Amino acid sequence: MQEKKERGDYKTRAYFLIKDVLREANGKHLRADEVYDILKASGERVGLTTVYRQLSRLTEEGFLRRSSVEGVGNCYSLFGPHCAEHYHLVCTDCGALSHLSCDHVEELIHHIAAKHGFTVTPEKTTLYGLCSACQRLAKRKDAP
Amino acid sequence: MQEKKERGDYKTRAYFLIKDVLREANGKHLRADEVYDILKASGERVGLTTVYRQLSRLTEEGFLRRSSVEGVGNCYSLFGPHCAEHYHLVCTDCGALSHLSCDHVEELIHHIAAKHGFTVTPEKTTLYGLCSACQRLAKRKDAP
DNA sequence: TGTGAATTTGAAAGCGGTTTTCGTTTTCGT
DNA sequence: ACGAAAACGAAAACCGCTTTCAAATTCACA
Repeated sequence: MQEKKERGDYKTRAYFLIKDVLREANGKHLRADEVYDILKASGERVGLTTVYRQLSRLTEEGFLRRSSVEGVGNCYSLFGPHCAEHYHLVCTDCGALSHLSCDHVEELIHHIAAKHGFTVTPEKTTLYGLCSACQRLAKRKDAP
Repeated sequence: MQEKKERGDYKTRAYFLIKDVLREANGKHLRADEVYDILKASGERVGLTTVYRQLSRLTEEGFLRRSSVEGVGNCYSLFGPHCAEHYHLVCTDCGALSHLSCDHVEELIHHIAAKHGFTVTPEKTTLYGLCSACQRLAKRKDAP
């Protein structure tokens, strides 16, 4: 009565290859097609379908973190110990992605949980706005 | 030298119909296909393509606010005076969407701008997590 | 009010990212 | 090394959205 039939019963070639690609990406965010291209470039023949499947599997296993970035799509990165409490900042102008770890954010999250009854999940949350570089550009255009 | 050729030169039937649907939605978020269905239900024949186009136009005009919600897609709602500073909370469990207007958030946004150089755009940002109802459910499952 | 040029419409085709399908190949317990 | 279970991968399906283009609508101005 305890059969899962889920997925992830066999450790396959593709599984290890894709895990390695993300380990070597060193925290960088990669899309499925980028992982596919990296494998192809290194001479490995792995289908795109399989890349999608293994990325999902590795995410379910907690090895990867999936982030949906507007205008970019789903990205995957190593789920490090610091990941649970960091937030993504994405510049809507240049698309730059950066990470935010900050006590003030933690405090706010606690406040929202305590006073508004909502528990924010950091790894699923992305703040959109303008990075410093694009702010400067925008200002320059305002008053030329 | 000042011709725009953009869009929105003509005020059409579809334009008014769709504007009304969103006015009557009273702040509720609607997807393009929902707007389409509402129109169809009320006997109006407007193509889905046109719905997409008019929703974009109304958003550019500042009449609507477009929010991309993960797993749901783009939603549109009236852009009220309170919209500029409110954030969206989406429960990843039940999909419930709520609004958050809170001074603590404003403070954090200022802090991020001042200390991290990033200007967050409220209307583009959604916080994901668990609403109070789903938190209770989750707890009940943990210790049954 | 009518006319015609500019704009909008909408059905169908296209598109990009992702999932499903299904026959073939790989994995792994025995 | 056998065979059942699982994973593979190419192709097709899907999904939400955009583009295309001939036909219909809008609106300025005659």
